[in-house]
Amino acid sequence: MHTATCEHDDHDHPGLTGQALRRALGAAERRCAETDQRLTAPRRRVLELLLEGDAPLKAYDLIAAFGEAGAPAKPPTVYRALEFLERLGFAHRIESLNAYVPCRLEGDSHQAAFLICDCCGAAEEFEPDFTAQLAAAKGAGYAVESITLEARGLCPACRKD
Amino acid sequence: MHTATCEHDDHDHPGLTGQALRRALGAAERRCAETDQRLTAPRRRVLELLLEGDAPLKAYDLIAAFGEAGAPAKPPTVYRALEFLERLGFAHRIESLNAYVPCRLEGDSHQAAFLICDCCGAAEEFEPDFTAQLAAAKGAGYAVESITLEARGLCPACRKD
DNA sequence: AACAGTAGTGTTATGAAATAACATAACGCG
DNA sequence: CGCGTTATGTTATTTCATAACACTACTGTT
Repeated sequence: MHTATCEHDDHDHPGLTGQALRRALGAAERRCAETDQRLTAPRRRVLELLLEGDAPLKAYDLIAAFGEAGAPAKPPTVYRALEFLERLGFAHRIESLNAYVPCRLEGDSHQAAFLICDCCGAAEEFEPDFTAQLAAAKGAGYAVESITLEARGLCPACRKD
Repeated sequence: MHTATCEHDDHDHPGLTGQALRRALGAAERRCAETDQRLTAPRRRVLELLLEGDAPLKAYDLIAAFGEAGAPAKPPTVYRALEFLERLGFAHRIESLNAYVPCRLEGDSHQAAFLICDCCGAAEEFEPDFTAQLAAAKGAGYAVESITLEARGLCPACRKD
């Protein structure tokens, strides 16, 4: 695992609150209804935590933050919720970070691409264009189900110091 | 972690032996010499195991296989060797598998792309063309250091059953 | 050759991430 | 209602990775 760690919590990502948070959760609710999926309490709670977060969250951060009065969740509760959220395209796992983010894009496709800052830890999702790679896969005879791309480097803010 | 697991050890990847193995190790030795890097015994041993392997190897597989007479290595020995091999571009970590493969391509660039079969576990490295993604990153103001792409699906052989 | 500095290794212990397995509850429907 | 399916709760364990520190081996200098 890389690290350049020069400490910047500033120049943060959004991290939804209040109105916007409720709207996002509502949208998820609706998308679940459309496909007869159930956004149950633990699933909703984990999604809420991800949406509130301003950076990729580790599973055990979620476990710790899950319960109201300092009562943590048990690991399987959170891992199962994450699995569900990933399956529906509401969240992504960032493999090189062992961490999770809410999906910031439209579409529920099983494609994701991230720019990850080695300095401040921010992870920005961007619209992936996998044309070239899908062509390569096709050439090799592979039937691709999902693609993830993770680019590591320095975000604009961290480049400047 | 996904799985479709329909068991196929057939249609395997190469997995070097004898002549070819020695040639690959020799090449690594030479490339180290060029940059004043030392391919020490544990590093060489881990690279050898990776080259011999016909599929991505887990760190603890390497740990177990490391020693001659069933004597396993200690974790840090192998993890340190892997770190070195990755740094020099001799090996790649496949994040979505928690596993390692020897680099099958020329060039020591910090770019890697894999087609991973969810059925047989094979991982095929292919020449990455990240033009589109690098353009996106540039547009976002990121200074990219390294990129990894992992595509999951079914390999040609597994598609047929 | 003696030395100092750096890079690499050995070893013990511990920490972090994820899952297995099984019991219980809630939902959807004939 | 009663049955199958989906989801949750809970305990325990497994798998993956690193911290910390002592020791050794190479490198270049004088």
